[in-house]
Amino acid sequence: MLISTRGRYALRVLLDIASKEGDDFSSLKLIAQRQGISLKYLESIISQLQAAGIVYSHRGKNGGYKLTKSTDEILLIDVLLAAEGSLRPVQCPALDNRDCGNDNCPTKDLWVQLNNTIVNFFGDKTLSDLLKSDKINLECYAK
Amino acid sequence: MLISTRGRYALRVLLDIASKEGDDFSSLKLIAQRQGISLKYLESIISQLQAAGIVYSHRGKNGGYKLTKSTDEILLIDVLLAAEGSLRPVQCPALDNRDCGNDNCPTKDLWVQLNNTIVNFFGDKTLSDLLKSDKINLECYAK
DNA sequence: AAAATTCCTATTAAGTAAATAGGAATTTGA
DNA sequence: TCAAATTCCTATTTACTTAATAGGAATTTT
Repeated sequence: MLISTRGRYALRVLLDIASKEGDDFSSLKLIAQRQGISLKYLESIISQLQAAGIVYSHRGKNGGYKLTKSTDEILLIDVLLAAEGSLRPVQCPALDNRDCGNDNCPTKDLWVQLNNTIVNFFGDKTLSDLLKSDKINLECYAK
Repeated sequence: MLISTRGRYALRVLLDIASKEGDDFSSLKLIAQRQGISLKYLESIISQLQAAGIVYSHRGKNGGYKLTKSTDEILLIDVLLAAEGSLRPVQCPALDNRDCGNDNCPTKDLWVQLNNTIVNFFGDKTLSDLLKSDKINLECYAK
């Protein structure tokens, strides 16, 4: 599975924050309740989003999280890389610009191209693209 | 990881068989030795390739495996689906034409498009595409 | 009949993903 | 000032999947 729950949940958290539009910070507790995801798990995920500069936080009462940029400036590739750590689709040293010792490997190019395809797929999409549909239901029913 | 060792090893086995060109069956024992992969593990992988109609076998002494088709007729998508079982990049019911209950999910289209992108990537490539380079070293040095 | 192979079923080992747990630090508002 | 609400930090546990191993049965050739 290329994208695990961390990546999926990260998108849902950000979409949840984005949908709130106000001046207030969105508290994770409420997000967790709305999304039906454990607060503690979300904490560990959003801390990575914060480290990546996608959200910022405010502690204490009335604290929570906000997006650092508008939704059309937040690239999905950045969200997913932050949440997943890596999106490499296959274990091949070439994807990390490392050398496997076989310069004439018949599958190296294939894996590099696949990796590029995936990075490009998420590289030209933003959070706002996910919000464009006129009817949206942020609640996810699938586990 | 979208593609695990099963998928990678499946390709290597098939490329190994393809490179032998003779009338003889390729025995897994020799393939395993050449590729540095456990015989028992390869047995379980190639049995899936056989079930998918990609190779056929002959038992007993001088037995082994052959490709059922020429390399330009063997699609990588079929090899990988056979070896991996599934290539879905994310757990979303829509990828299996199932219903998650949320018709207005903001990420459903994204995942469907990603899935299509991956299927299309492997759907127009064949084993012979991997063998086109003039210099090829079938041995893989990476774990 | 022996050797070499595929075939079948089950089990184990290792690694990763998913979540849980407990409490410290910070901030706000009463 | 203090209690409540929040983020923050570190560690642990649980569940699941991948990867591999094991043993031997069935088949075919020489």
